[in-house]
Amino acid sequence: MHKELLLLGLLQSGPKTGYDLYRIIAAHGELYTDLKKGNVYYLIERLTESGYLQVKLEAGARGPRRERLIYTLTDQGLQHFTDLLRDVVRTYELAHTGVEVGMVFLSYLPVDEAIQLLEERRQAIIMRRALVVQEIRADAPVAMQLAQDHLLSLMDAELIWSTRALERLSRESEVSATVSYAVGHSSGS
Amino acid sequence: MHKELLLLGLLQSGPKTGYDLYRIIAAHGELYTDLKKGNVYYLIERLTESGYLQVKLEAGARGPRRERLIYTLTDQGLQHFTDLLRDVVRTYELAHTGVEVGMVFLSYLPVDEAIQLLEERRQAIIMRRALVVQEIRADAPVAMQLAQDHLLSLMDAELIWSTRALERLSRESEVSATVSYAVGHSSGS
DNA sequence: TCGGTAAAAGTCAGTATTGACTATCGTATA
DNA sequence: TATACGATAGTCAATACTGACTTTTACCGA
Repeated sequence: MHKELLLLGLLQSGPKTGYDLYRIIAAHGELYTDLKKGNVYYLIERLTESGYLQVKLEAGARGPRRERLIYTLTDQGLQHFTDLLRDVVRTYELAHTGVEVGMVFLSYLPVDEAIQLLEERRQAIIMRRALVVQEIRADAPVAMQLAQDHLLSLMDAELIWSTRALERLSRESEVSATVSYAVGHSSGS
Repeated sequence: MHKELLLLGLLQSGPKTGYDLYRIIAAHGELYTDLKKGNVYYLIERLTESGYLQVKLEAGARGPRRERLIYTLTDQGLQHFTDLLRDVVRTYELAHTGVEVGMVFLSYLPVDEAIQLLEERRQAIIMRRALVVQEIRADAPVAMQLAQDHLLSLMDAELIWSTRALERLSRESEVSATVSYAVGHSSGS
């Protein structure tokens, strides 16, 4: 749903080709959403069939496939845009990345390896966060800032959680190390 | 990927039917992942074709379709499970729910409505969080606790962010209200 | 003991998404 | 000047996922 919203939203600033849309989204990296080229074309075709977009054939342009298809927002499309916008802002959907599943089965790995893997994860988060921070322009409009703030909030939460998880696991592995130490040296009863 | 992991993981505690798997996942609500029935059947069939599961036809059982298909983890499946488990824990994937897109285009709505919608969102988060908390058993194994903690961390981050966003928008709307007040009463230069 | 409802166990047609492929043009460089 | 390369612009077959449908059985109340 938010993918359609994104496409309609980008078309508010004037007609564009599918490739234009793709490039804009890709250029913003993580900020917007994950939307592959093939999917962009699929979605704008569907939006067109639903009457939300209008296609025109721009003949004799530069570039390959000399005739490019240019998409324009219709009045219906504008209406649909605000409908979707309201829905997206209003409703909260939690996204599952799969760590929860990983945690549930974590005991199938030796504790030391689990700690090692979580540490790798922590590093990955830190690097991803840095990438997002890099892309932030201080002069961005408030709307953009809210979006960036959201992204960073989630990443920070992930970071803090992973730190806490590591602490817990470390305590656990220390305990078991102590136990085996005790067992090893008190030899029986 | 984590969906396959979940299925393989659940099969560690013994052979099960597709429906069993579905029920277990559904019973845990938000905790695991979003996995529809149709998708469960699709995935276990694929896992079977890849040699990770073995099917047996349990004939003459009670229940409808008297012959149920029972799936068992193979040795390859066990290997694949740990491979996936490592991958899932190690790699960080950020999940896009679409709020970012909503925020980017928020200025297309009147500020008052934006505030109203974000407030609805905040309420939705609070209720979802309560649902998750409800399902928490204090006697759950550490692994489960880590998973629950992760979920709650993300929800809390979402909550804090939305509160902050609302504050920002409110300040903004106050400013514009003051401006229109000033304009309304000073009637021209 | 009959009818209605809910749970068990799946199937399947359709939708959404991906990844890999093709083809054209501008341009820098050997 | 030929050519290799990257950006433009898109197509399409394959995969992943959904939602609505079906059938059988158990059980409950009238």
